[in-house]
Amino acid sequence: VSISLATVRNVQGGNGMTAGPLYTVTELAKQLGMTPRAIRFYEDKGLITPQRAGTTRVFSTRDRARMILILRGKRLGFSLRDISDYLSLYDADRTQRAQVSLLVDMVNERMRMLEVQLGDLQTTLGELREIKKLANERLAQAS
Amino acid sequence: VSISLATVRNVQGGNGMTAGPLYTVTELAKQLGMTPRAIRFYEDKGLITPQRAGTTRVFSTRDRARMILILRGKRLGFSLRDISDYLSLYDADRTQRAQVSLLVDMVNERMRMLEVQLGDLQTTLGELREIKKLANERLAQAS
DNA sequence: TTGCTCCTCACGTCACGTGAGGTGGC
DNA sequence: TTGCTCCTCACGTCACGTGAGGTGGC
Repeated sequence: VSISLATVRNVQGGNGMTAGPLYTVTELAKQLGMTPRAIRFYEDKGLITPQRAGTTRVFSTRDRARMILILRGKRLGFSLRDISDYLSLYDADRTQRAQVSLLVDMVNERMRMLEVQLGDLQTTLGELREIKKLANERLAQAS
Repeated sequence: VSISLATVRNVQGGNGMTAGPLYTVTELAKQLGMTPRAIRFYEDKGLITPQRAGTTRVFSTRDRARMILILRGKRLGFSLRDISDYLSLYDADRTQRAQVSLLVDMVNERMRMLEVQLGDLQTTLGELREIKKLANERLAQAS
């Protein structure tokens, strides 16, 4: 039984049950500026569960939206586990109250960490400037 | 043949060839605020090569100084490979000219990366503040 | 038959943490 | 004999990158 993606796309256009375009891993990856490997990895971690056409992954617009959310979380520096916890609350609660509440907690903690990082980074930059100065003096002296 | 560290320490005090105190992995680790595992790992990567008393590692003050240099590099965000490259130049050149020159290059590149990181970090903090605002509004609205 | 895409292992990367299982000296 | 320290594997962590080897549809 061979079920090509083309076949799926056609069936899809025909029955009207699930609307919108469909994508393969590579297509979706290219669109979102990531690698197919990363998408497969996220699936392995349970972050997204695309349908299958035989063995080939088929992504809907819903999947696409979810991937964008995942990427947003990553950009903000959250771990895949954090993102996974957050996303799994979406299906649980109708009002999304728990989800929004978790989001606030996560964001607060992340901000605290980033403030610390910012301080460290400034300190490090200062030290590097000093080292550079000393090294340059030494090079000038030796010549 | 059993060669205890105590034995080594005594011999050491006696012949005068190599001066200064000696340390075991755990002692050195405690002194420098790191884990013995980390030290063993660095040895595995060729960053330090302590002597051995049988199978037990024996660290000299020279080794200790080298470990402090390694830790300094780490604090400044350099990879172990970078640090290794830098340290290996010490034995090569008498004038240390190549070493200091490499240091300047490394520091410059690191500073460039940190400037970028600093910008990203500010952007991220801004986005997080916005998300937090929206989420809090939503929570207030729902109640 | 050739190309192109998709798939599943599975090892490699980076800097260690964390047991497991065993040895030596007081 | 009990404790304490030291040692060597070797798997686990985190987020993928990178082949290897194979399949399906035009």
